[in-house]
Amino acid sequence: MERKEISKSVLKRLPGYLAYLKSLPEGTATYISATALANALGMGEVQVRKDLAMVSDGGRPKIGYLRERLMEDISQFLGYDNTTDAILIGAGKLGQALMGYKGFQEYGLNILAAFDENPDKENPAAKRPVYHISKLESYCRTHKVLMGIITVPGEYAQKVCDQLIASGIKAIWNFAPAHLDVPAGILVQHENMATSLAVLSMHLQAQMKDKK
Amino acid sequence: MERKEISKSVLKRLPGYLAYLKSLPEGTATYISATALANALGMGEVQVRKDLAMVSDGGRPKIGYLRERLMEDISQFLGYDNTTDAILIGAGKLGQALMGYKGFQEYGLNILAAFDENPDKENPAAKRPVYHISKLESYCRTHKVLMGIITVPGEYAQKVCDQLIASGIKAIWNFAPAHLDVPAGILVQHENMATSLAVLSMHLQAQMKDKK
DNA sequence: TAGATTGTTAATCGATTAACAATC
DNA sequence: TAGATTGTTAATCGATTAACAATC
Repeated sequence: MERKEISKSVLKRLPGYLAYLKSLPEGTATYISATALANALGMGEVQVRKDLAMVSDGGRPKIGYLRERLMEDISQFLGYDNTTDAILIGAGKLGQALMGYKGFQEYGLNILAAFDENPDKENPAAKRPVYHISKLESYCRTHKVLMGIITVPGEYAQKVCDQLIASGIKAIWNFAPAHLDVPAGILVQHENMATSLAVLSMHLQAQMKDKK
Repeated sequence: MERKEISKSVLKRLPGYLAYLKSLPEGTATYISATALANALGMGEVQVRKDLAMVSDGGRPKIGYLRERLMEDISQFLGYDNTTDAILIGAGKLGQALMGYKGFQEYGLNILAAFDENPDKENPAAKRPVYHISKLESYCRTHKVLMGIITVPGEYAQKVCDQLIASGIKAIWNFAPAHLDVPAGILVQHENMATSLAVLSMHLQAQMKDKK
């Protein structure tokens, strides 16, 4: 496979393919066609084929793609093989939910620790250590952490964000409902609940209108 | 404003404008220009203007948009005024985090209750009732609930989804890492952690490569 | 071979950006 | 008025889809 520049749209669809492939039962045929994938996921087959072409050495006409191999290729492409260490700021309910979510390991994400203003107050059942926010920078430096997850209330998000950047963080996953100002070279991925909700309520509004 | 068909891309940006407008301190000037908004959010000013034109009666040249009015227009357009009732399936950590998240009220979302296989086992501190999953359909019918939120492990997601549809649900917010098959007319909004993570790790991979 | 499936090249579609006229 | 800002019309860009040739 020639490594071309990959577009964000393609990148966002890849995890979906992988998840579906993984969900197939053990006994499934060794090969899977783009057509089959497309049908299962309700997508166009040309699009699936083009996407797969970005990450795979290619399938075989009439047969399809070697399933195991395809899963490996996507995993590798997405960097699920080499784990990424991350730290999390804000050990509230959402923060704990994320820390406790086992699925992240599959994606190569490893949440090392959490930081909070009140580390003691939080649930002591947490599997990962919760430190005071003042320890943030030294921890990130010594553990060479590059990814930070923000799960604090919106009003503290920018402050926390600045602290993360000062600690050498290069990628930020933001769950706080707030826009973050960052210098160039830092990527912010906004997990935007409000956005999803907007799409959903618009659909419901349209439904209601149709009923009338 | 003439109500034109709105594209999903525009729709997704609207909550961002609203959030920023709300975040402005009380004393701020009564008018705000698209230029100012664009700069604050790091967007193109033409795009902002076009987006606002979809929801607003229009700003005044040289002056901008009446701030209060603009906020109202966006809120109304997004349906944040009339609350939407929803129920949630899966009262685990994530489910509880969502139930406890006050921000949703601002978005007009009201999570009435949660359903789970083991309603008793869960945190009794929950503000909302947690019922056994068998109560789902009758509850949805009597309360005329149209939106369901799925926060169960991936392997149960499709089953839960089918139950929701059988209960009259029209819009599904899916936090489970699983593809859902639904009939036409039902909207599934997939809150895709894996997708966001893919974008983030790709950024980090690119960073590492640059360093070398 | 015949036919299913792949991968590529061209056409379409939609969304973003640029240029410009209108307005207060 | 002059200039900032709006809204619109045209140009560009990117992504999706369609058509087709290649392959096993």
